[in-house]
Amino acid sequence: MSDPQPLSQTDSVPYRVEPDARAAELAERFHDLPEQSETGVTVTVAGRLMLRREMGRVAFASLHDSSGSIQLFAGRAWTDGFAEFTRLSLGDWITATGEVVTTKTGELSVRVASWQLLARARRGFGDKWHGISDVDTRYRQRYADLWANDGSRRVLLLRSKLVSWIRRWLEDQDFVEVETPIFHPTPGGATARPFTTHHNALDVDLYLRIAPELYLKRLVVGGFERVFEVARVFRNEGLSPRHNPEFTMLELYQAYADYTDMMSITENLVAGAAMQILGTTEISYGGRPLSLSVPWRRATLTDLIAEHAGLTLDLDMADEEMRSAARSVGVTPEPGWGPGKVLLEIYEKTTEARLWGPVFVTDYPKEVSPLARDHRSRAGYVERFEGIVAGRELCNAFSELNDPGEQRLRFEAQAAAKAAGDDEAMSIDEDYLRALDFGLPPTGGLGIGVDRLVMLLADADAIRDVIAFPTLRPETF
RNA sequence: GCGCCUCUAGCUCAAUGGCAGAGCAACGGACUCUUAAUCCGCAGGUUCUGGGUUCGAAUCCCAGGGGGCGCACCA
Repeated sequence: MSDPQPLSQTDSVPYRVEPDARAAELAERFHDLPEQSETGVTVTVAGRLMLRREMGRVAFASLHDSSGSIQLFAGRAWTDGFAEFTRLSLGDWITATGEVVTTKTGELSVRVASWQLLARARRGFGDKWHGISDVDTRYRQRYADLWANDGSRRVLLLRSKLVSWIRRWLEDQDFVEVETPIFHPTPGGATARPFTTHHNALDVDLYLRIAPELYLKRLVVGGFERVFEVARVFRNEGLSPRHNPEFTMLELYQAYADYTDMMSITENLVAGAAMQILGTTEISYGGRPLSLSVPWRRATLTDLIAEHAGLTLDLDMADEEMRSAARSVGVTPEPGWGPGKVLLEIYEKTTEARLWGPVFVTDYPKEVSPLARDHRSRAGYVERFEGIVAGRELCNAFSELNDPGEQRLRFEAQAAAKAAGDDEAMSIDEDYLRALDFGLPPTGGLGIGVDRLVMLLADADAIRDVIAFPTLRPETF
């Protein structure tokens, strides 16, 4: 491939331009003009040249800006620098000024009187019909994917609108957005393997947060009765279509509330977001219909296991009976597992993926929920739920454990598991225990996977589609 | 980490053991109303890499690399 001829205008690229019209606005304003109209309206547009059709002494081009696309209509008779206009490359950024007209076929166009090159596209790009479909190229060269593939851009736009709406919605309910540390001296708030880093001046190892939870609850102790954070969190685990090592959690905490309040917030937030962004709560995911309308079903974990696996289980049954039930469904209990862990494994193996939902799975074993408060009426369980949608966990919430003595016991159990080799178990966070000593009121807490919510609303089957720059193995050049 | 699949021109893809091709993009040209414009012409390759089998390998085998999917882990 030989290089395109240099354009003389590359030497005079402006530092700023002032377009006064956008493609979508023009389409809106002039949508019903008859063929060969002249509006007398002169506009300046700017964007990227995406298609070009040359006809000798006239030429058509599609100019894309962030709002959409508008046709440029250039001709030797009326366009300054017409010869150079026809030598523009697809992908070049230009600005053009001219009258808004329609062509013989009725296509709304800017009849270019003058134009300027803003930036050249020096690299080849995707097939104009197929775009770029190689998944590796799409994620590695997102800058190319985003303008070659309309759908990629739409998903990221949807994400932006979603997060923006969530902020407004929570602020309207007196939730305060806060920012808490990403460097944690003690990783906590979730069971996951953290990334480690090192601070040179302090000469201490720090961990990238796996959850903001413990800091947000410290703020509740400090008097912030309703807080939330849109928190990037980091977990040192494998990559998959549904897992990226860094992802975004919405966590919120509300004083004086319990987990039933969190269910209400969750279903209203998700249904509201769907209404706001898609205009309906009746969506389709992966070709299957899904109703997000309120209220969502609520069912206990043990009832759902009975429903889907035909096993009637409870934590008061004999240990060996529970383990034998696990083996009957293909779960091999490990020696360190207590009955709560075995029960959870049975649920995950037999039930979770079958829950199309949405459904609130309630009442988890205390053993696997070190930060949740004891259930007010079921021994061995805590007041916790996960919201399952399309077979996946969308959120996790509980009535927060606010008793410092009980919290210490839970931490100690976690530390013992860690000492026994569970490198995802929590450590004892003495400062958090000290904070609880000052008094955490009854509090409901909720964490929603923002990426997964975007996937749901965008009907995306891979988390990489909803993250602008997903984690990939570094490229070697 | 394990298993399966995959990698060919800038992009999208053919060629299944017998001369590596097409469309688009690029480059040169024609065309005064196109819509993935059309037409003519020209050029474009470490077939991911390295070995092996074979008269002959994009194709079969081995090893390595990138990616995808599944499992495991998790949200």
